[in-house]
Amino acid sequence: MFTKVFVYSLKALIMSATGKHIKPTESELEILRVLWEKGPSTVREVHEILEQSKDAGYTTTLKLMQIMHEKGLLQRDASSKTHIYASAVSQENTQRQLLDKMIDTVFNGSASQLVLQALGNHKSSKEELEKIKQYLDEIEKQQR
Amino acid sequence: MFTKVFVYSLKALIMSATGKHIKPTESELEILRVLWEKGPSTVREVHEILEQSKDAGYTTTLKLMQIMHEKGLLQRDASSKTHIYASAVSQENTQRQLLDKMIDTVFNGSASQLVLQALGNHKSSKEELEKIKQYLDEIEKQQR
DNA sequence: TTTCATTTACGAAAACTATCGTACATTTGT
DNA sequence: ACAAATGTACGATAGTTTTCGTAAATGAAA
Repeated sequence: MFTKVFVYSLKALIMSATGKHIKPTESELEILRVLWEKGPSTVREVHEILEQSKDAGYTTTLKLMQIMHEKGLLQRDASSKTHIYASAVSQENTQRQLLDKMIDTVFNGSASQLVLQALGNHKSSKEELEKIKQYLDEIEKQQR
Repeated sequence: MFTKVFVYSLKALIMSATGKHIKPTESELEILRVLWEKGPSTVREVHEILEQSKDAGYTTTLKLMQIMHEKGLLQRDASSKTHIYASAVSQENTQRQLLDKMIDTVFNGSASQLVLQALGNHKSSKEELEKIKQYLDEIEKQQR
């Protein structure tokens, strides 16, 4: 009995070995989001979700996902005719990298400046705010 | 006596009238950052700062700034030979837009998820943390 | 087995970004 | 007044991203 095998492309392996960082484009991010939420999926499954919010053909999504596999953003199981793709990068890792870059290039390196903006313009629930405050307390403790 | 007149390009006016949103590229953001900090400047002034951290010729910076003016990202005073450019978009506005998009596309719409990430990965000073806590208190008060 | 539907693969066009060389215009110094 | 310096304008090119048409492969159905 065989288990499904997700493979990385050669290019992907080389890149991860050299510790390169992830820089998905806008469209790539849309695909990653679908895969992060739904888990491993076919091109068609991903496409059907993207279709709801954007206007592009099936082959466009396919091509994008193929390229992403080349780049190492996606793994795929090609053992059956219909390939199954999965994200090869963690959501958290990607989030952190993009966030770091944004703090750097948009907020002059000040994370708290970003935080204030983020909190000011988005209604956060009471629970979320509490969570953040607790977190702040922890950080302060550690600093002592 | 004349005062300096900064002009928007026609394209810029049309775009701002239709309420389009700002989406500067990486390079454009670098230029905006310089102008936000230094205020209205010549191409040369901007270029000399960019030169320190990146490797591109003068005409490259010039072209970029011309394009940005076309797009409405920059205003310019062309009354003297040496044009003087200024940002046509506020830093705060731009920050908020880019941040909103990031929350949307990268953090599934959860601002506080982003906040936790931001605080976790960047050492913030005690004062900054205090500021954030005060801010949180204010928000909570308003919610009651 | 032949046909039909689905899927992948390939290539190429269109749009956008970044870069720079060169030409032209305008000051400025001599 | 005129040459040198400085600046802008104008392509042109290379790279990347997004898009899609068409062909080839594969599996299912009749």
